[in-house]
Amino acid sequence: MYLRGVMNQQGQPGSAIEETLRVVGDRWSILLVRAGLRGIRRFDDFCDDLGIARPVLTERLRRLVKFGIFERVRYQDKPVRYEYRLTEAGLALSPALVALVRWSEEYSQEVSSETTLVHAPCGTELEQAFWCRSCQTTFGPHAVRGVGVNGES
Amino acid sequence: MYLRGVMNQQGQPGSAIEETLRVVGDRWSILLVRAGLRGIRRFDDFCDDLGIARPVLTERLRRLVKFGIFERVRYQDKPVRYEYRLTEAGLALSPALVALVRWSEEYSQEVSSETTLVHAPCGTELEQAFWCRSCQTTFGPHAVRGVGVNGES
DNA sequence: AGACTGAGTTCGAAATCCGAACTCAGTAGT
DNA sequence: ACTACTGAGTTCGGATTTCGAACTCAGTCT
Repeated sequence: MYLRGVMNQQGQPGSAIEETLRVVGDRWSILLVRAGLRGIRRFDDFCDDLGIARPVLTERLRRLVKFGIFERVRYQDKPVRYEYRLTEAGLALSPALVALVRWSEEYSQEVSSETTLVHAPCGTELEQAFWCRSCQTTFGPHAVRGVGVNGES
Repeated sequence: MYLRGVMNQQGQPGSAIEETLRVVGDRWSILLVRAGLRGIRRFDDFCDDLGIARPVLTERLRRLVKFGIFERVRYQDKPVRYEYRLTEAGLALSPALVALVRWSEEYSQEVSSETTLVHAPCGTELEQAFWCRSCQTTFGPHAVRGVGVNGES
C-alpha cells in the first residue's frame, strides 16, 4: 500500500496535498496553468480561450497569484495594464499536467484525443516514470513509498 | 512552447484533458483516488477520512464509477453492501497524484509536509521524469512536444 | 466626438456544497 | 421480542459558488 504516510485525518490542518488541492483542485486552475504554458498571459485571452466566466477568472488568478503560481506583471504604463505569467512554481506543475494529459489520452472516453505527447528529438510517444538518482533507474508507482522527513514509515 | 497542439477553443467539445478535468477536477475526486490507493473502500471510511459531506460523496463516487475510475463491488450479501475499488484506470492516475504530491512537498507554503516520497528499495527521494523507450533516456518537460495523432505540429 | 481596448466589477439567477437528521435492511445482544 | 447498532445511502434547508450578460474606467485611435 504505497502512499502510506501521506495520511490525513478529518479536521487536521490537512496534508500538503490537501492544501495544494484547495488551490489548484478545481475545474479551472489546472487549465489556466496549461494555458499559461501555451503562452497565454492576458486576461481576455484566458477568458476567450477557456470560456471561463470573468468573475471566476478574476478570483482564480488572484488566488493563483497569492499562492505563487502566477505573477501579475505590469507590461504597459500609458493605460496601465497587467498580465499573468507563470512563476517557476507554476512551471513546476507541468509534470502533473503532463500526467493528466497522458491519462486523458489513454482513458478518457467521451472525447478521443487528437494529439499526443512525444519526446521532441525523436517523436516517440513518451512514458512517464520515476527516476532514482542513486540507483540510476526508472521505476513504476509500485516502488514508491512515503516516509517521514527524517524517519521510517 | 510545448503542449502546443493540445489546444482548445471555447464552445468546442473540449480537448481530452478538459473532459478529464470535468471528472477529476474538483477538490474531492483526486483525494478520493488517493484514499483508494491507501486502501480505503467503504462509504463511511471515505466519509470519515476526508471529512466530505455524504451527499457530495454519493455524487462523486457515482461519477467516478461512471467514468471507470472506481467500480462498485458487492462484497456482502446478507445485508447487501457495496464498496468502491479503484479500477486499472483509477490506478493509472497515480503518476498525476504523485506529481501533485511532489509539487506540494516542494512548493506548498501553508503546511510544511512531514513525509516525502521515496524509491522503496533504496530510500532515495524520487524524481519524476519522462522516459523515451526508443532513445532509452529520461528527459524533462522541455523536450516534450504535442503532435497530431498521425501528423506533425 | 465616438468607437475601441483591456482589465476588471456588479448584478440576479442557477447550480453546488454543506451538516444534521433521517431511512432502510439486516445483525447482535438481552 | 425489543433495543441498539451497522453501513450505505437519501432528504432537508441554508450558505456558498458559479454563471452569463452588462457595466465601468482609463486611455488610445480615427
